[in-house]
Amino acid sequence: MSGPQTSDRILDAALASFGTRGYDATSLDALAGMLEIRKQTILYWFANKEAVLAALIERSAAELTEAFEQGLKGTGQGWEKVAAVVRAVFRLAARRPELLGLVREAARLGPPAATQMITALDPLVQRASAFLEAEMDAGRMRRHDPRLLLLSIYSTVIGMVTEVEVFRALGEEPSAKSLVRRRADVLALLRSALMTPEG
Amino acid sequence: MSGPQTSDRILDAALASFGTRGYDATSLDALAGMLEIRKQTILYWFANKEAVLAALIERSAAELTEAFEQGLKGTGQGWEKVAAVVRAVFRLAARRPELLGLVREAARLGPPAATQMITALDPLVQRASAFLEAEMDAGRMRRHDPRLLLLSIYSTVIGMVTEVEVFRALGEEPSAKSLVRRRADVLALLRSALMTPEG
DNA sequence: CAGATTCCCTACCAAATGGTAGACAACCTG
DNA sequence: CAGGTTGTCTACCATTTGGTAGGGAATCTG
Repeated sequence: MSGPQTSDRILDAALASFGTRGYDATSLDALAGMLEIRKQTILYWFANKEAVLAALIERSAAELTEAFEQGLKGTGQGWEKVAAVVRAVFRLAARRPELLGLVREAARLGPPAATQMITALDPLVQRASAFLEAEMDAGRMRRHDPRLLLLSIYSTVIGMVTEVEVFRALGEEPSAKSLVRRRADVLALLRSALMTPEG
Repeated sequence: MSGPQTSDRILDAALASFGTRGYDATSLDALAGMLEIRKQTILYWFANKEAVLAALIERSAAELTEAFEQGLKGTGQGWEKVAAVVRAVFRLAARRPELLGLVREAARLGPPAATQMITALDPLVQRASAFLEAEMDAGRMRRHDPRLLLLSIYSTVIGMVTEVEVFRALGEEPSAKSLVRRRADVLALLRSALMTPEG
């Protein structure tokens, strides 16, 4: 009964606000205000503000991992697989932009938040890294340092999905349509960057 | 005599701190502490904290513009020009990492800071956009939406240069050497992404 | 149904923060 | 050298913020 647990609702609100306004810019009072509860209720469920962030990162990393796995399930091979993952990320950007915003925010905040997020996502990174390396070994992809390549892809995609303000300034109102165009462009770019001409 | 003007020293400190720790996480007291002055001195030179940021963005945009022009001066053509600009950005990342950190921070903060930064850098964006379009028209580059392409390049490069934490977590201590490797990789990636096979 | 537990609340609090008011010394300038 | 200007400071202040202490209603449990 009684809808979702308070602690979950707190994390929902925290995700929305940390992922867009940022951690520092979100006070516990503001968070409580969004839920029409008192901040002391938040502090009943979480030891302190940092603990809210930590719990949020854990939950979000799990959700991200799941979304990725989703993108990998169908499993084509080679480029198709990369494209599937990128599409999964863009799908996520459309449905839950705050989630990717939080990844960025965590990276920005530095330890311990960044470390926690990256550690939680590490299995994903390992798999992706191994996959890229295998593709390169098989000659289906141009050779690069897989970790650097991964970082490039990460930078590009998360930027395209996250840099709302830059986008707006370039005269592109954020919308579903514009996101689709960005996705198409990123895919085209990555395709020509990664694939060998014959691939 | 007497070294640089106080207001300049304030902006120097603000750049160092806003560009790394972030705007919210930098108090006027902390800023003053770095310079061994009182915060009231800062408020003598700048109306308020926001005004410090505004002045800093203005100064930094000018410096960025200059660095870019530098990278464009020698003027090869086509890919060489893109590479020259990317190299200029990486040179900047080595010498003045906070400057690129500030760009990112401004974009993150949203209006008015983001608007101001983007407006100040607009001439650069226009030039770059026009250049890319011309290259495409001349068939020396794969065709993309120039603005989206620019945003991709921006995302990739600023990420590679800025995502210190992600980098550290990938086991790469930030260092001059690692920056050079990242530069090489970004260049290789962009080259294969942008150039037509015969170009 | 007595007693413990769960959950949210009111009432505070100390520290930090952005900002105001105004003193005061050093330096120009007539 | 008198009087203003410049640049920094001390003294405050209101607000916000993360956090503590503890009360009380509802619910669970023996």
